[in-house]
Amino acid sequence: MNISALSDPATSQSSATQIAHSKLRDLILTGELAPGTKLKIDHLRKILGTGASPIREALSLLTSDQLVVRHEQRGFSAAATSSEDFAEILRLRCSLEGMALRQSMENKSDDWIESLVIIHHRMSRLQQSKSDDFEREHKNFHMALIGNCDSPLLLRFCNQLYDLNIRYRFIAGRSIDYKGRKVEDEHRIILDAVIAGDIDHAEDLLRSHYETTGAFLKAFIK
Amino acid sequence: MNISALSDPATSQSSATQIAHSKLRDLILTGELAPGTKLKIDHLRKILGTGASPIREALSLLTSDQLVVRHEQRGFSAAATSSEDFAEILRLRCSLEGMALRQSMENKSDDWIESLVIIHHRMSRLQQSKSDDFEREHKNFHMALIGNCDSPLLLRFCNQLYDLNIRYRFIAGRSIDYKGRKVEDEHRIILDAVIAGDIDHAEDLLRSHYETTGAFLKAFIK
DNA sequence: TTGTCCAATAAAATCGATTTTTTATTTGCT
DNA sequence: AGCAAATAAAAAATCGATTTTATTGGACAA
Repeated sequence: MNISALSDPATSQSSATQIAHSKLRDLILTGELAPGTKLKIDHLRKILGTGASPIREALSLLTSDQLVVRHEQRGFSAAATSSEDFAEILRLRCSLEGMALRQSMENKSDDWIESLVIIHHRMSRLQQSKSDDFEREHKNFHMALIGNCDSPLLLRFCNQLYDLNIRYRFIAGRSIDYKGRKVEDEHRIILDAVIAGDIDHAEDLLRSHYETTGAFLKAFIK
Repeated sequence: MNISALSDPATSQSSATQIAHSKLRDLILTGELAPGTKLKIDHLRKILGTGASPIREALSLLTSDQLVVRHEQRGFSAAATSSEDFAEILRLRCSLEGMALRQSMENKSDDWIESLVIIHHRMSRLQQSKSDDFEREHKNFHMALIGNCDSPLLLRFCNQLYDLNIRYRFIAGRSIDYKGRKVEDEHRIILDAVIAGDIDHAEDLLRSHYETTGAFLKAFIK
């Protein structure tokens, strides 16, 4: 499985550290490195075919993203999961992305709307396929919605939360079918509200999109 | 200057990486390593008296905290500062800490209130002295206000924002005198509102505390 | 049995040296 | 002079080996 496309784009990741970072992130997000797993440097070295230094650096980077936990003098482990954690991520996402969406819409511009339309189109084309491509476009869409807000830190937080959340999706199983969920419709009406410039409505829709998806996913967690 | 006390408490930081992390954080927060400065590994090695690996690891940790920027294949530098960045931090702090305070108060408990009273007392005792001790207690107080919320991720964000903000305070100069600012009074009335359980009022007070301080500091930035 | 001490093993952490990449400087050409 | 390529110097990145620390598995005594 390879969702490295979910990383920031334009990554001509040259350095060993970058590659290790991207691959480890991938392995953790998809659950191939299960929550709570001890991450032994030596083992990772074999898997990733690189030295200890880049791996330790990559793990350090992932630590601050909450995907890896650092245990002083006793190595690293993949961050644990729990239903409380899941619920918290959901709550925070609603709040922060809601906030970001408002700001994004307050800065509304034709260019932004047009890019949204394109990105939405690219996502729709792939229609809920469980492919990496869809995952990438789906993230693109959600990040683009809030991306017009003038707050890099807020965007960073949202990005981080997105990744933390997607891990639960993967762990619950990509197999799970969002049957009857009409996710595409939800995306569509959010986009429409954004285009219409109805801030309150758009925020409402976005939040309930997350809440519905979250409630749905919750059943599969733990 | 040593504000390592601002780090999480109970840090019997044994490993070289931890020490480097703490010291570098310190140097950057206080501005001894000025914003934008290139951070050459070799130079830091001499300063910190340790090898390259712990330093690179520490820098990687600081990267995700937004205090250090990583330039692929060309090293690290201390994060730049700007008035926009300062304004953003301020805005986000108001939103996120406001939110966290509400949640904190909704979970109100006698134990929490008592610990607040004690922490406030410890801070007051040091009364705006520009000492490291005061800085530590001041951070303790603000983190304790929101610390009763049941959201580790939110607390982490707030903690990070606190540090990003305090750097501006240090850079503006510890010398600056908050004359007429009556900061102690503001802390007092916030505490009172929290004790009284008046959520809306407390949030208002906290936010305007930050806004006032921010507006005041702004004059010294850039 | 149960617990404590000690050795043996495994793993983490770190160092010093090497390799790779970038940046600065010089050289040669039009 | 002005530019481009080549070289030299500096710095980053990485590796392999060493040191330190934690963990495991007895051996022994209460």
